[in-house]
Amino acid sequence: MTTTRAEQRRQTELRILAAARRLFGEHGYDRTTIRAIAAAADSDAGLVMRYFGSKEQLFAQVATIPAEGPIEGDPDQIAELLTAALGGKLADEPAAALAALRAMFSHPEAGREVRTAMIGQQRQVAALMPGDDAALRAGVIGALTIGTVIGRHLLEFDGLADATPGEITAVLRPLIRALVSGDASE
Amino acid sequence: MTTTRAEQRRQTELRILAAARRLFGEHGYDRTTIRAIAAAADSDAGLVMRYFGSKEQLFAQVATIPAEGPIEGDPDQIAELLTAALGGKLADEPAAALAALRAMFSHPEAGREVRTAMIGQQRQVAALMPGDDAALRAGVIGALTIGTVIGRHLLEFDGLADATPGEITAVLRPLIRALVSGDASE
DNA sequence: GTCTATAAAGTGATAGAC
DNA sequence: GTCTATCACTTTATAGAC
Repeated sequence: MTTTRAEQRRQTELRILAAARRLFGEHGYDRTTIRAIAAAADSDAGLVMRYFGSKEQLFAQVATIPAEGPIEGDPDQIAELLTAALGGKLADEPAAALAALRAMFSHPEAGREVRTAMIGQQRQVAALMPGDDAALRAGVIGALTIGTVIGRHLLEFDGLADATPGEITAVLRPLIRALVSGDASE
Repeated sequence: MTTTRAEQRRQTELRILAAARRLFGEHGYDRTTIRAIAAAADSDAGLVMRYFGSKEQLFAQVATIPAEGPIEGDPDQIAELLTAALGGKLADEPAAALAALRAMFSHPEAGREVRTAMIGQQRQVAALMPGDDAALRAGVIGALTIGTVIGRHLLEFDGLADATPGEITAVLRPLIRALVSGDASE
């Protein structure tokens, strides 16, 4: 087989990225060492530095949060969009988001990124929701979202870790609908 | 004024504990150094070690999660108990719980403690709830709980950080009631 | 291109002077 | 009792041998 130098290097880079995603997601930013990533990728700490510049830059490449599509429509459509988006986050092993989530509380920049992304969506949603307390209800939707993801992937609550995404969204859908429309809260 | 040596020492210990609570809560376990705690308490790193043995033991004293009372009664009473307990956690600055929460994702032992405490309560509640998917709904209640606390104290979602505990529980109460009773989910 | 050796800085923990 | 000085270790990052 003919593997050029460039191909070799690309494959090593991919192995390093995969190892970094997994280890950052499992142990957080501070407890994941360049050495451990290199070892897990069957590579070398010096190479990791050479390819990615610094631990910080490697983390940034690995822990970016995928952007969400814009939210629009009437309350029912908004509720369905939010429920579907949450269902997607419950699918198995979104390693990149996990790394950002776990690092959120110890790595200031990761925390800011999660916060910015979530607050932006909440404001977007709140603007389309009826009622005086729309901002509060949008915040509760955000809390429900992040709590469910954490409960399933990180803390592994028995009810959440065992169920399928469909079963979970079936329970969440009516809650989100009630929060969006404002029923039973004023 | 007459301050005995024992009193002096006790006051220094209390200052160290307060500083540790604050710094662990703000920056997490790994990023909080013994030196920083000592400086914040106007004390000395050597003394911190002498009084508390190790960084680990100091953290354990500071980040224990207060035990919850037992849950019992009919579904309506359970929902009210859970809502009230959550309201208490939204009161301002529960520094000890914050330290445990922030460390949860990087400090394995802290994570286990939070997980054990929350799963225990969820199982207790699920056993008293009607329906086949009681465990799932109990997990969602747990997710809502931890998500709300994180959203208010750590991520500071605008809707949650601004509101009073009473306003927040007013929104959460009907959600929790629906989850406990199982209405609109089967 | 890849990896070894090492530098530079910061950590928790300890010993001992005052 | 309190604090200074230091140890032993680990970290990221760099320089240079192969």
